[in-house]
Formats: sequence, structure tokens, C-alpha cells
Amino acid sequence: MTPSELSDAVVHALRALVERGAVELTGDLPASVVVERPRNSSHGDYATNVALQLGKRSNLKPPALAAALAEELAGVAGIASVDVAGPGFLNITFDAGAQGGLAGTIVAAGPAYGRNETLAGRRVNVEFISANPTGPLHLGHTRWAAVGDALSRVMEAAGAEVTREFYVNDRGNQMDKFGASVEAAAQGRPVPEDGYHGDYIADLARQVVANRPDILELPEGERLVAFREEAYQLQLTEQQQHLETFRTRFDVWFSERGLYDDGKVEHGLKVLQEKGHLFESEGALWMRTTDFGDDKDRVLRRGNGELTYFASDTAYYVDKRERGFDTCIYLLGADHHGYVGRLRSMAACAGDDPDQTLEVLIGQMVKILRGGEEVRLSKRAGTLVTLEELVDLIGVDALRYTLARYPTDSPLTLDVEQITRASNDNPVFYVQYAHARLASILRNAGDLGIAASTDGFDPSLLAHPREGELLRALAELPRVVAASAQLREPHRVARYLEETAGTFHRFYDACRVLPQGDEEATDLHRARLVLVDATRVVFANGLGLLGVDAPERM
RNA sequence: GCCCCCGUAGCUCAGCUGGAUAGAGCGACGGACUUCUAAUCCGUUGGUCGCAGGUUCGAGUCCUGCCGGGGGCGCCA
Repeated sequence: MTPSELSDAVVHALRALVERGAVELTGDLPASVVVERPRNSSHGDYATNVALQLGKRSNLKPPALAAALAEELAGVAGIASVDVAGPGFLNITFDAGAQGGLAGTIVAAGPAYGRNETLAGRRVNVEFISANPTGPLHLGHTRWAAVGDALSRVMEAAGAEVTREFYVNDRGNQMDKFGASVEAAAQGRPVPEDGYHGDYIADLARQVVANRPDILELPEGERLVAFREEAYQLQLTEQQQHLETFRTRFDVWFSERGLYDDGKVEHGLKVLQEKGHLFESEGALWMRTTDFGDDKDRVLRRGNGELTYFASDTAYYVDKRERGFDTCIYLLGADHHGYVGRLRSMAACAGDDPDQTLEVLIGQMVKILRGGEEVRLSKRAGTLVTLEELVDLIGVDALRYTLARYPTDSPLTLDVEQITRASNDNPVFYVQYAHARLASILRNAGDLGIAASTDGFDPSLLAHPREGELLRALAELPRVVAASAQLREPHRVARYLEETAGTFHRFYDACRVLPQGDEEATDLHRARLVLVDATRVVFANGLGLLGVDAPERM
């Protein structure tokens, strides 16, 4: 019996009581009932507070309602006992072995286990990183790469249709400054004070000149543009390569310039115009975002005729909606939180309900410690530690996992020594090790000629307490995926895997899986092997949701 | 001044969208390898959940106010 089956059984029991007139309820029956794993094992395998929740709507007080439900549930196959405790909790204990069938179900489902339909039919755009193509990706971008990609995977697993999108800020005067910086470096002149610094500028200059030996001969105006464009392509390509190395792939690289070239900015403004939220004042074009709670109105076109960054963002949003996305998720750094209010107001000006169509996740700062001291500077970038350096220092798996295991709204500190250490205090190794151990058992079973076959295995043999704990842990994966997706909190997957790794290791400690010495393989061995295979599937799928390898050996 | 985030064990942090006696890892101390990976497991130690009110059967979780830390508030991008 799984949690959802148990939930159904509770609803069924409730319905029976109501139909029989034993219980009166105002309002409808709940569609589902929350069953949770109690912290304290003396509270049974599962507990539900349904009687407390329905107390106000029922003619019975919670303890009496709970007692009636307990009696009704006691006859359900697989349930050993139901106790009423405290103010009206139902503590449910399964028959030993009644959960074993789940192991076979998981093995049969394989990579599909954990997937669900919670977000089925939702078209979601997840935009993250969206860096300027004027330099290497750094620490903050790296957090978004790990979290954005994991979030996308989790939402896909929950049934959503997800597009991962990177908005390339390739327009505006920072691009000109970038081009001028590279050009200056190529000419052997110092980079302008307000330009881009760092060794990478000189590297780019060398590459640009190598690719286009004639470039220095061009007249100044053309030369600056040529440097800007060449360096832009090189830098963008480098970002793409580094993200590829980091296993973060985007479906769409969306150029800000493209918005202009394709007339999407004018189109976006037209849409807003029709909605009646634009006005002109002091020679500028404004959006009246204060209509929807922003603290001030925002300029779209300046007095000098130039369109603002906000105009691009507006057009971009309109374009996303016209491409059919129900939900547009933005992952932004804490330094951009001031932007949230105007984004939401803008969506409202475009005729949407921002609560439905636009979500912003704000990520707090990341610090990195090495040898007990904060690492800030990157030689190459001139400013912050880069993605490339982090991958070299920490490795893709440990880096992705560590960045994804914290809620985004808490600041986090990466301790290089800790997360590269192969020991118990390093969660990524702890979890990967569990998978490697499982794979090892399955390998050994193969050598012994014992197959983890799901047909004909006897689930009721999995009656050891540690087996029950492990099965209940495995049963959680679909709920964890659903909650992570709905709450946009992929870190829950990591925390779940850590907890489940502990549960597995305790099972391993107590339950011998394979025959020893000359022992013949028994049905218990075979049943445990199915459980091991199921556990391996859970780790493989869970790590997959985080984009972290599930190693066969360590 | 206004807005956002954070405050939980000595340290780093969880806390399942309001549940029962608040958890994990590290640290410290003590145990477990002739057997499937000891990168593991078991035990002990450790808390006025920043403070004060409120909501209710029940609050670390929700509301209000305060204290402390971080960040943000351009016709910049």
C-alpha cells in the first residue's frame, strides 16, 4: 500500500460513514487526505490529522470522528492497526510485508518512477542566468544554472512542458563599452576607465585579431563595431561551452537585439497601448505601473527617443505569452528584487493576472570559502570567481548538488574543502555512495547468477522493520517531486535523497541481501534484491532530477 | 524613509506549504569490519526556534510591533 492508496482508503472510509449516516458533514468530502510519516515510530507507519481538520464541519468532535474512522479502516486489507491518539490523530500501522509490492512497482516503472501529473498541461518558461555577453559567467550565475536546470527537470517530472531560456543582453551601451575595451587591448592601449577589465579582455583581443587580421586596418567607427561583434560572439560561445560542461542546456537563447530586429518591441508597446496603460509626459513614453501597485510609473522611451531596458523586458514578456506560455518564471539575483514590483505591474498592464502568469524567484548571495577564507577575486575575470574556475576547483557533480540543495532565498556558503571531501559530512558523496553501493550489490548478484526479477518475487517477505522504513522512504519520491515542482523548490529533492540514503544504509547494515559462502539463494534473498534494485532506481531518478551523476562505482 | 531576504544545537543548515517529545551533518566522547563498498552504521553530548504580543484544539511555521544582520530603491544595464 502506498501513501496515495492509503489516502484513498481514508476518503473511502469517510464516505462510507457519511453515506451510512454515522457521520454528518457540512460541505463536500475532501478529494484527498494528507497522510504523513510520523517522526516518532510509535505513532505508526503513517498518520493523518483528517479528523482534526474536519472537526468543525462534523457533528462529531475530532476524537469521536477519529474513532469512527479507525473502526472503518481496521478492516482494510494491508492495515494491521489503527489507533486514535492525542486530540484526534489517526495512527496507522501496516501489516508487515504489506508494502513490499511497491518494490516491484518501482523496478517496473524504472526511470518513470517519481514522475506525476501534478503540472500536466502547463506550459512553463523558465528564464535563468540571462547574463550580459561581456564577460565570463561567475558564481552567482552558477547558482542559477544549477537551480534553474534542476527546477526545470523537476517541473518536467511533474508533467509540465518546460522551456529553458537564456536572455542575452546584447544591446545597450554596455556592449559598446565591452567592444571598446577589447579594441583598446588589441591596440595596446589601456582599457577605458569605465570599460571592462580583467585578463580575459586581452585574451579576447588576441582571438579577435587572429580571426580577422584585417580588423586593425578598418576606420575607427567600423573597427569598434567589428571588435564588439567579434568579441560578443566569442564570449557568448564561451558561456555556452561552459554551461554545456556544467550540463546546463537551454532550449532558447533569446537575443535582446532580436526583439528589435523582429519588430517585437514596437509590437509589445502596441499591445500595451491598446490596454490603455501608456501615456506621454515630458517628452517620454511611460507605463502607468502605479495602476497595479508599483511605487512609481516607469519610462519606456526616453526623451531622447531611446527605448529603455524596461521596454525590452515588457516586449519580451509579451512575446513569451504570445508563444503560449502559461507561466513565466524568472530567476533573479537579490540585487534585482527591486525589479519584481514593476515586472508584476507590467504583466498586469498587459492584461494578465501576475499571480497566475509571472513568478519571480529571488536568489540570495553565494560566498565561497577556501582554506577558511573567502575567495572573491578571479584573475581572469578581474572581478568574481568564474563558473569555469568553480568547475575546476569543485567538479560538476559536487558543485551542482551543493548549489541545488539549499532554498534559493537563503544565502549560502560553499566550503571548497568540505564539498570536495569524500566523507560523511559531504552530502553529495553520501548520496552518490549509496547509489554505488546499490549498484555493487546488483553486480555481485549478477556474478552469482541471481536475478532481481519482479515476477514471482514474494513481497510479503520484506517484513523486517528496516525494510518497511526503506519502502516507506521510496514511496515518498512522487510526493517529493510534486511538492518540489509546485513550490518551485528543487532543494527538496536533495534533502529527500540524503534522508533516504541514511535509511538505505541502515537497511544495509541490518539486512543481508545476498547469500554468503555456499548458501543457496532463497526467496528472501531474491525479494531483497528487488528492493535493492528499486532503491537504486530511486537514487538514479532523484540524482537525475538534480543533473548529478549516479555512479556505478566509487 | 520605503521594500525584500535572513535570525533554529558550539559550527553549517533542514523543518514535508499549522500537528504529537523541534531534526540532520559536522564538532566532542564511546562503540561496531573473518561476510554484499567502514566514503558505512550504533550510542552519548548538545535548544528560552532573536524578543514581545496576537490568531486556535494546536505556532519554528500565519498576523502585528520591536531588535540584530544582509540586500535593494535612476529617463543605468
